[in-house]
Amino acid sequence: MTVSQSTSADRPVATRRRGEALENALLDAAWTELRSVGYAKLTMERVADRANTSRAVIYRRWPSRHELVIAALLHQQPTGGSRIPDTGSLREDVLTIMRRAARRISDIGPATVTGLLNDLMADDASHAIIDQLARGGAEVMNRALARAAARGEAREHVPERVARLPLDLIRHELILTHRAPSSATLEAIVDQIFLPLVKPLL
Amino acid sequence: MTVSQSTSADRPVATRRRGEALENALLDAAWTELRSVGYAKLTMERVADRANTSRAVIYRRWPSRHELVIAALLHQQPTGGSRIPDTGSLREDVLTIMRRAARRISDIGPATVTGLLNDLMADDASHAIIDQLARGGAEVMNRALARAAARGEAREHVPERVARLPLDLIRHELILTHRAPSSATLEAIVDQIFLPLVKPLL
DNA sequence: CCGATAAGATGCAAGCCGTCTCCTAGATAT
DNA sequence: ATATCTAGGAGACGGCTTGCATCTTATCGG
Repeated sequence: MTVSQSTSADRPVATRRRGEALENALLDAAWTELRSVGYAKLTMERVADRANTSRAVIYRRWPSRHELVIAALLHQQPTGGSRIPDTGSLREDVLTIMRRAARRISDIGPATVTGLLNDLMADDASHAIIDQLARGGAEVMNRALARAAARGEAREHVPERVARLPLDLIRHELILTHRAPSSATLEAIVDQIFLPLVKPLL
Repeated sequence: MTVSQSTSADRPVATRRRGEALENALLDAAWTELRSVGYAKLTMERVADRANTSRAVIYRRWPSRHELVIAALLHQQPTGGSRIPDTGSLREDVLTIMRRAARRISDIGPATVTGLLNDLMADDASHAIIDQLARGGAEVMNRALARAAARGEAREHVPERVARLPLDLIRHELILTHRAPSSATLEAIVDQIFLPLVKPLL
């Protein structure tokens, strides 16, 4: 009985985690921390504590807070899953894309998104992530535009800058308000700005 | 000899500053600190050191870093001085306004602007500053638009959202690139987006 | 069963924050 | 001029967070 150090009451903790299990625990901890206190107040210490481990374990994997958070986001909602909408109407397609973006933002937390954007831009190594994000957006919009053009709903050649416009404006709205844009805002962007710019000339 | 504490070699420092002189010194220190290390790395400690005083003196005046920085910006380049351009052409008027904004941003430092925006939005009390900034922008644009409408260069009623567009897009560009937008970017925004949206219908 | 590996605990120096307490310069009032 | 009062300046405080370095020890692969 004296040697019963490994059995139970001594450490109610599960056995030492490793590899993927540990990584998942860390990413989950980061994610819940993100949702509960937000990006600004998220610290390596809190995440480590929440995952019942130590900061060193985190630093072994991610060198900085924003890399950890990016990893947590990707882990939480993998980037796939976004089928391109095809409702038969350009307006609805674009609105769907925008609503999806707005939804994603409010899931993550507006303040988190802006804080993260800021930190990413300050880090040269992370610029890639940003314009990958921008490119992805333009991609989706171009699909919708191509189909609309085939239906005669939009002109053939729409400048990249115009195609990006709806998502860019969502981002801008986010920056200035720290809230995901309302449905009315989305519709205003589409009806007052986007559709007039891509409508066929005659 | 023992009592010679006040004469000279003891403290080469000028006499103790007060009121406005001290405040100017602090704001100047904040400004140069801003230019040399940027907003992210600006600390109360560094500013105090640079101004040869102590943090307490700063806190007596501004409760937070972003309030200090805002004060420093206003002190450095007072908000006036911006006469509304009237070149006789809407395109040139708008471009002038945009160039001015871009200029101002690169003077202050793009990273500083975005960091500041982020902190301001996180602080409920400072929201006012932001939409005062937005309103100011819309104001100027509306002036230019009104004159253009009188010349028949633009339609009569342009939605607020469209009027704000050029400046909003500058801001967005800033967020994503942390650099003041290039001249080519400004022209693209005007020619591909803004002018088509405000051009008279027929 | 035996290492190699990595988890986990802990300690450290550094930097910054925001507040507080002293002491005293200098402006103001009497 | 002397007393008084305000606010500058110096510094210490406890607190938090960061990265890194150490040490022990659980667990995996062979």
